[in-house]
Amino acid sequence: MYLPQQYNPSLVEERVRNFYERLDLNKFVFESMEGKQKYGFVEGPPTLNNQPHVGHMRGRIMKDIWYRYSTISGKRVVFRGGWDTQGLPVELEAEKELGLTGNKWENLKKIGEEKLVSACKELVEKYKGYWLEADRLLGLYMDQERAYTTYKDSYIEREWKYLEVAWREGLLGEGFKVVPYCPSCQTALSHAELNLGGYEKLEDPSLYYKVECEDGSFLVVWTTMPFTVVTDEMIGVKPDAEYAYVKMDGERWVIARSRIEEVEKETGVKFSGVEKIVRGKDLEGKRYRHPLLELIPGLKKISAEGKVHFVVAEDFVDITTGSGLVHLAPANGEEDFTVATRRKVPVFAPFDEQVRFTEEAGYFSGKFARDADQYVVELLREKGFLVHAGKIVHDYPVCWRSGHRIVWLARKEYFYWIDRIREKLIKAAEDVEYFFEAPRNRFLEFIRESPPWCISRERVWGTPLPIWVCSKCGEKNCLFSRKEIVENAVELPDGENFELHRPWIDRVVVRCKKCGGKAYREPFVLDTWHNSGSAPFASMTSEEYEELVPVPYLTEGIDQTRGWAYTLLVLNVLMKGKPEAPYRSFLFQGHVLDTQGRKMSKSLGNVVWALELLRENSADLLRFYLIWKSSPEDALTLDVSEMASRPYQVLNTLYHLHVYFQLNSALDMYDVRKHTLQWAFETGKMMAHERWLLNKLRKVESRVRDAYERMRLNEACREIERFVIDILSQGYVRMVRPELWSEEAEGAERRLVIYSVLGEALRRTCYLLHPVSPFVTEYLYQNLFAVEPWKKPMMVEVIADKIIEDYVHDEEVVDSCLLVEEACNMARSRARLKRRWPLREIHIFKPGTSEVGVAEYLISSLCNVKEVRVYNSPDEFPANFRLVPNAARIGSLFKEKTKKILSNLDALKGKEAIYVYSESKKVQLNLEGKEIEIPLSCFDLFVEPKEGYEVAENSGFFVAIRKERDKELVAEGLVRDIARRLQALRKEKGYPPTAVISLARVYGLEEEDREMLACLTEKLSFLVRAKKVELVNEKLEGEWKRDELDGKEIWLQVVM
RNA sequence: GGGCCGGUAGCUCAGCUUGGCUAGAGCACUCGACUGAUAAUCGAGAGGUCAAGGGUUCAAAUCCCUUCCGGCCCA
Repeated sequence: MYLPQQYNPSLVEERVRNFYERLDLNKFVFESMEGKQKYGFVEGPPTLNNQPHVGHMRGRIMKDIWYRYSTISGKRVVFRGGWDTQGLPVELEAEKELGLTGNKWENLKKIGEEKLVSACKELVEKYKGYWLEADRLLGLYMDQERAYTTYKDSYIEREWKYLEVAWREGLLGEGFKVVPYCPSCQTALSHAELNLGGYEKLEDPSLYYKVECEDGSFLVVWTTMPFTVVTDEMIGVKPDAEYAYVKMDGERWVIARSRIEEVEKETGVKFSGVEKIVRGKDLEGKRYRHPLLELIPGLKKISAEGKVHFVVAEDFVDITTGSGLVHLAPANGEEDFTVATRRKVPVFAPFDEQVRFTEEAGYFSGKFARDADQYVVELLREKGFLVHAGKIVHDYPVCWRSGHRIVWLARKEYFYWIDRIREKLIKAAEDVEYFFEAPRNRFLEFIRESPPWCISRERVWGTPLPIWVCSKCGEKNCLFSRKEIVENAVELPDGENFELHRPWIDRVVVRCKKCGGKAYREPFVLDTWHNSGSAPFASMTSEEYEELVPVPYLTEGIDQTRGWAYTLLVLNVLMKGKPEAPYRSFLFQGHVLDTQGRKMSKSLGNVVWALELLRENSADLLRFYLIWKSSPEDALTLDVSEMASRPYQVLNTLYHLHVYFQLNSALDMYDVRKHTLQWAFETGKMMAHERWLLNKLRKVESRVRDAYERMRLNEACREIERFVIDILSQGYVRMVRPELWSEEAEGAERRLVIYSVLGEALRRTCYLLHPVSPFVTEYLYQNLFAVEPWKKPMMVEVIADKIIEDYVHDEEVVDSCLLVEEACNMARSRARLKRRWPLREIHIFKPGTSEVGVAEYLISSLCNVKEVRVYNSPDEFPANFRLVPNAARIGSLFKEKTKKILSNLDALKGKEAIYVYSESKKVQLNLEGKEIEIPLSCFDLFVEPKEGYEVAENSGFFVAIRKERDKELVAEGLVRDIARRLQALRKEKGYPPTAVISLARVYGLEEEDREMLACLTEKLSFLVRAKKVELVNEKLEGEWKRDELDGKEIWLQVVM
């Protein structure tokens, strides 16, 4: 089929989409590669809580490029979809849709958890539709029939296998974690939720109190949360800061030196002099007595064991607020908790579910934590330890639902003790290819930290933790499959096939394996990262997992460094028990930013949605643009208008090269099966510029393949761009155009040689570009090169393309010709000689080489000259050379000697100059008895043409043209000037390029010109494809077009 | 608050590892050339305090320090 003369991306893409969909591309490809080795892939599942935006598209393109490139390279890829469907983002979105605000658990009691769960499922289905449509438009054809969905029971059961292995290995257990907690909603918040609520200016107590130290001094401590005194375990100081022992009513108080004045001002106390100054680290280890110890039996117990109540020097301590000493309550502060964990200090967390103190807290037992503030202050006052109780207004986080202030609380949670397998994690991560240095380092750094992973969450919509705790003996009954649960169940209200989600699973009661008592499920769900990170094992069968994992390549956004990439690695090492990541390479992609370089966010309203973008733009173009513009690891600032410039030009030019090829080759009965490269070689009619093109093709292929393999995807695009524009469009086609213009039978074989070479280059270019822009390349391929068009996608038509032979010599020769051509054009433009005008002579000289390798036939045609003369020495070259000293550059180098040097240094002329220049010699100068060397950079080379010539230089080639034009040359130039104008007119009239018109007329030429042209009308008819050309001296009937030729008016007429 | 990446022509980006070429390319602009595949191409011109300041050096876009701005991650 003939290609439309216009490149219409939407038609092209719709045609190819239909083809792919009818074929069922993914399935077709997979089945037709039967027998080839299989390679796995795991889709980094998009969270279905929103529609996809352009950043997602960039990532999906990078997946598809890998898929298509691998397939073309003969790999059979298991390329399945996957959807992340659980977790907080979905749950929150569903709550919003249900219109729930305020206390979450009360809401759920009212409407029932079932309702929330079904809202989550509906939500997920809705957004999945958007994603599938975006993929369709984009051209990403994953196997969606076998896609995994993370909330399905079958997936959850396999996810539990990770827990089973961890439990068996002793890597799963209970521990404390300090979480932000809303006392009103009675739920823990994630850090993301914390940001949702934001910070408000709130008033809190500003409590200064003192504790007695073992050396008899008193440490002055500051806190804004008095209730945390109940859980106080340590006092922190900054190691390098100075602390002062100050006198106070006969006592010695310790306070940060820099805070003395502030504290006096704030508390109203007056110190009477500094006794001594010590460093914070000098205080490390000093024991102190907790002022309320007698009232708190739990704390008293661990204090008596010597495990708590001493000073610790820690960098995070802030000496710009309070007294510069802070008390640490590991149960109520993240940093405090970290310190306690690191120092192996037990955590005293006497709280119940409602955040009320338990019996361990003695006096405070039964009080809600924050309500204890006032009691603490009063007790400290009574016992004489209160220094000052004031107020402070500061930024404090509040709950995004209730607006209530957040407290930090140590909660019992479930952990993977991955710090115990850290060495394996590091080893596994080090063996992965990341393509770029920065992401690799960032990832490894994070893994080196790898703290225990808290996998439990207090939510509804997630994979439930399958642990039932006995109400009698406290035994943990771990049941890692439905079968086990059912077998051990004593209450199964929803039957054996209950859904593996809350609330159904919560209703299952099992018999304790140890004591036979009733065991109830721990009401946790798993961290959603556990859910998606389980994908390799959970989305495949065990056989597939063994065969395909580790998969060769995965890619996700850079934000997944601590997300999916991390949990995939951890879980796989856990599962395998050996240092092996589930991927051999991982590409971290940079994000897409808006036109101003800001990140896209809903609040800024600058999110570019994928569907809008894809409905309004060409997918090929979008794909090419997003890949071409910047390196995969870098952020990309999106500017849709940029797509229409260079990227469009590349695709458009590629398309039109095919149009040109198809139109012309058809005239000579070109046959893709017959006129192969091999055939062309055998004709013996191949010339230097064909071999030049083949060598360029050979190089671009190897560079592009290398770039794809190293994920230098933008570089691959740039290589293709250069090849299409510079080499094919501007290079080869321009060189062969004159030859292809003729339709004479005798040149047919030579023309077919050209078509075979050009066709080979175009076909192979389509392959190279296919991974990036699949539609247009498929379209061109099917229309021009497929043996059976529209039967098989080009991906599987892997023609074992032979590596093209090396033609370095021809490449150099033709490259040289192009340099000469450029120089010639410079000279022409200086001499005001149009390129259309033929010239008598061109002289070429390249200093420094004994043989100038150029193809004279090509020079003659490229430069439009009759005679080509090449010289090995400057003797006969019609120009003079001079090396003239450049005062400025000599000055910067020789400073005060400059004047003397200049007066002694003459311009070098002629042969001598060119000799020095071409050999890159330094110029020797004897200055006051001293030999000094003046580098070549201090000279400018001037070339002066001899009379009647113009000269120019380009990359070492000197080119001179003879300016004089005799009558014959003038006439030929005139013919081409006129031909050009007639051609323009033909095009204007819409005549097809290959049609032969019946008549062309020119009126308005001067008598002299007409005579001159009389014998050249045949040539003119050839150039404009007209049966007859008439140069008339009166304006006859018909439609005429006025034009201009070198300032003179002429009139043209063409008749079909 | 900590860590990492970036800031070079009106726009998009190379160059920085290993200091020294007259700081480059594409797009856009002006002039000229070329063009029956093309919104292609070529030449000339214009356009730069290389984010700012300081330091090292004979010499800094490049190395070091500080600051500012943007992005990402962690807290």
